[in-house]
Amino acid sequence: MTDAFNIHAFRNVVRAAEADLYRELFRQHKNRIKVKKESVAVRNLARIFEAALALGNEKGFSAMSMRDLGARSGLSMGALYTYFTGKDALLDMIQQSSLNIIARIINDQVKENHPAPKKLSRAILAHLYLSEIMHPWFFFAFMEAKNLNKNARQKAIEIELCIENIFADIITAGQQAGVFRKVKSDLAAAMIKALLQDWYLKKWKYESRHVGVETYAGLITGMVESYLLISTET
Amino acid sequence: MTDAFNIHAFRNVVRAAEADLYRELFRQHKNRIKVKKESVAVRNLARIFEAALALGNEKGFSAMSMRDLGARSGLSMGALYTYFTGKDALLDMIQQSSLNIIARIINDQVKENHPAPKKLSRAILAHLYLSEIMHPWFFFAFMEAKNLNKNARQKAIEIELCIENIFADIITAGQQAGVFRKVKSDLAAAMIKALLQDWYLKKWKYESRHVGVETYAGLITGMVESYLLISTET
DNA sequence: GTCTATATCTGGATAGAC
DNA sequence: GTCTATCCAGATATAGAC
Repeated sequence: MTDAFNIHAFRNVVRAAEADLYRELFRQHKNRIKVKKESVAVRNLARIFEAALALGNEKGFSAMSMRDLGARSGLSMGALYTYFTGKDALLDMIQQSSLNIIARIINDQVKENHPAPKKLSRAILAHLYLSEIMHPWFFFAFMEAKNLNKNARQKAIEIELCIENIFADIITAGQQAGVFRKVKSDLAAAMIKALLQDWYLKKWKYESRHVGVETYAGLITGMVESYLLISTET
Repeated sequence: MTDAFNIHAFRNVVRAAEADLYRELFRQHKNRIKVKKESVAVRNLARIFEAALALGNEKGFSAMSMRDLGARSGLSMGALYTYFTGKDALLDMIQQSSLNIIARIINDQVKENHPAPKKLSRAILAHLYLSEIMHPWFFFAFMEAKNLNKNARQKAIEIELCIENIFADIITAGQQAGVFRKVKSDLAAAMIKALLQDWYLKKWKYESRHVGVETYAGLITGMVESYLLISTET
């Protein structure tokens, strides 16, 4: 709940959440993971996830071999298998973790009370910053979603909709307050989400045009406000 | 150049283009393809592509085995290999074909001269309809782009930008004609493209909400026009 | 806890019959 | 033109040394 609305302060929030993530992950799978020392396990889990995200995003998770993963993470194949039961399980763990960490941070960031337009632009900023800092996680979560088992895919959809609802609720509130036009709020939210998503799916494009995250935030906010705000004749 | 601005008429344009596609593909690889009879080759190429798109979109191209592909297309593994030299080559062929057919049809559809706002909404409609009809192609082209070799990936980027330029040019023209606000036209185009893309990347979402392609077209057009049009005080 | 070596299997590719 | 049978590289996963 720190007022972290520049990307640098935000970065610390994320770093802390990431550290928590691996600790929780270890405790959650404690019974199965053969390694007993938390500090060791947490360090290796971090290495494994980092390597898996990088390789998965480069050539696709299913094209990544366990040898690749071992080489990149600095662990032997034997060691890898002490942390998860198989490649499928690893995929599930990564996806679960991304969804959890993303949902948690976003929810944290929209708790404060503000007028709808400000709240909306804050939510947009929070999502953009987060996807910028956690780019590999966002990209992976989207690109590999279809390769999950049915349950996990269901959960991915739930969280996608949950995040979208955050935006829809803000829009609805603004409409009730009389500051937003009465468009369908769920569809407006879907469009905002589409714009947010482009930022992490087409990073290369914005980089090559030297468009930074703040600039992009301004663009989305501008477009969305011109669509939603009731024009007060100036 | 038929005035095909409802989706049904559009469907015929696409069907014809698809038939052409396989014929051209055969002629292009004639020297290498062992099958000599055009009618046979064209029929089988169509089956193979259809199966590969379906399987690739279900579980990812690299997770699709040649045995899967054989079963789904109704051809034996031996037969498959008379049409392409290997799995990589097949991926390249599919991607090349999608990009070609998409670029060609879109270009065809924006030749006519109209005032910028109308031209813009037509281009949006054309892109949406096309992605609706050729959904498997669009989805595949996007999701598998990162698995291509360097040359092919370069070409994919080129075509992405080429399509975006169509939108940017229309916006620039509208600005010069004094009907559009002077925002950066390349970034506005990128945002339109993001919205168009959501339609085929998140098809499940719009289906489950019973939002049809015409409704979605209206939404995008509405949002874009509220952003671009210079407000004429009514 | 981690490594190396190895068992086992999957899946791309081909040879040769029909 | 198409199929079946087979080869073999490379992948997952495990056993057992250290």
